[in-house]
Amino acid sequence: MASNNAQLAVIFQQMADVNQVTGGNRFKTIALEKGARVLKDFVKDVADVEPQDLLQVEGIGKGIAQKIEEFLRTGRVLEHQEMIDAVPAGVLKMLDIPGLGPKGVAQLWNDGGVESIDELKQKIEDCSLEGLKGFGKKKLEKLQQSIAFAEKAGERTNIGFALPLALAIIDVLKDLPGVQQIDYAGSLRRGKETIGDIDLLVGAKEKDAARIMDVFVGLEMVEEVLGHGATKSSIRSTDDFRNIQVDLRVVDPKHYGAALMYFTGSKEHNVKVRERALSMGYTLNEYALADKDDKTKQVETKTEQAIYRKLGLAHIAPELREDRGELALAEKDDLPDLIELKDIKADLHTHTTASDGRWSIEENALAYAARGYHTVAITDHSKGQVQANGLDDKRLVRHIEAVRKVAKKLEGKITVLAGSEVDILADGSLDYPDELLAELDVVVASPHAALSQESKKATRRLLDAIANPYVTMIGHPTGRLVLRREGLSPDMEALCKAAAGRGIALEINANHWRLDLRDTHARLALEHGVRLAINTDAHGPADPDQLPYGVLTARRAGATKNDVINCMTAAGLKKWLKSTRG
DNA sequence: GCCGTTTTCGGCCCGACTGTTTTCAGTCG
Repeated sequence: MASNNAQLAVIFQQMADVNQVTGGNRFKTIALEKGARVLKDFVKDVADVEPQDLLQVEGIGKGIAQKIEEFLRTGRVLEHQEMIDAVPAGVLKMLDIPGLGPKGVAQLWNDGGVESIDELKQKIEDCSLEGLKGFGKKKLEKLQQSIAFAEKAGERTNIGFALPLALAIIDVLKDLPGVQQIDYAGSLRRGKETIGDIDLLVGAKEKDAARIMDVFVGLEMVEEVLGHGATKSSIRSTDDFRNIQVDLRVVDPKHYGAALMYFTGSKEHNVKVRERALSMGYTLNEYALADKDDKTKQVETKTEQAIYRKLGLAHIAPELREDRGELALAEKDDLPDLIELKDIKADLHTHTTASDGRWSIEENALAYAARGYHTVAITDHSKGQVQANGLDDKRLVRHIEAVRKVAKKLEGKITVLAGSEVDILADGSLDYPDELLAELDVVVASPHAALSQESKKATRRLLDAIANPYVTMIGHPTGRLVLRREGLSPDMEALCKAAAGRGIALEINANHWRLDLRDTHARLALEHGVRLAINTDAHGPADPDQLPYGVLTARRAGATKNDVINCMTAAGLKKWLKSTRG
């Protein structure tokens, strides 16, 4: 069951959506969205907060506080239910189509009679929307493309939604009697950025399996039971958990290693491993590595390590099991010693209330100090990000002073660096003059607008940014959003070469919507000797928790801690930052 | 709906881009 905070966040977001489409006061929309965000980030359960203290929280006023109170008392918010009853769910879904906003959705619904994305597709195809005000030929073509892109993304979901669900389920199942081992397998274990369904594996004796299955299908986050058998059950999670399919398999502990290997995949990796097994006189399936001619002679079954070892291979981390040359490296015992979460000691891309963040400089820095980091860089938006309250030149000067002041105060606790996430404008120029950039310790240059630029232009644009002598790294270089926006497609090879030449870093933005660089790009960067940065782009207290997704992406790229500037010592990082300034 | 008051209602962010509406509205960031 989702927490009160999470449920209320969904409620307020839905109210904001309905308010938009029905043409309600747009500031009410903003307030509701803010309320939803605040609740999502809120560290305490609202049920444990005194009503008068709730009102002290920024973004929560009388109206929202009242609804929270109503929800805690009755389990629902009446106004919310009335609102969602007034608008078909399919209409709200259309808000997800890039390029289509509330006005367009309302127009399509009211004057075009469109009530879902499917109907929209249909009506574009049979031209029955011709003459609809605001929807000319080009606009409709663009919408068609947006829809097609979203569809190609299919039923997959971000790792940022799948991993918390998997962990929540494991947290319940792991303590059941008879559960000896439990893991998530599949693409989730391999750390892919999107997940089709979640595969859970439990090691338990046959006599305990039925009870484990019963608990699984009866979990609070279950919306629908798709199957309920002796060794395999499937469920679909509730809306709060994104309707993700979760499969649970129970295997005898003695076969756990073989099963985990089998269900972790990838399929391509498994094929290569099985081929190798065959060539060595073995056969490999989900139960065992066995003698090829007599399958009852099981050689190894219990652990992945033992199976790999028997095949003359070093243990291959799940993130590398994509048939990208990992077997050859494992054979030579030449696999990279992959970076781990605990190696990260600095975050070099974070925001504060100076632009669009939700915490002050000091709150931000103290949170990172509490995590044991030695350094954090404050990198608020530049003036081009007007919607994000980006800082103009004068405000930046004052902001730098404010950061320096906090840095001084926290000396000895954590190093606080003054930085900026400066916009790379469409023409490749930066949003601040060089004289100003020179005042900063860290310059994260990122593209935010004009993200459908053609490839050549995008390459030129990013190369120009890399060439700027004050740039420390390129932030989320393509601007893609996982399953939502394609972003720029620059010549990554050219960018990597240029970044290597300048000795600056390319960022893996760890936010699960971005993961940009993506794994393949990061791999390319490493091949060119480019240092990576893994930053969370944190805007508030919950955001540093996005870090695992960035680290998983780096691991998939084969990165070691030596490849990532966030793993350097404080002194090493200082020296490296200096080196980027020639 | 939130906030901050010159306490009880007015302000709440705005520039670039795109497509289309020939003078601007919608969307994005």
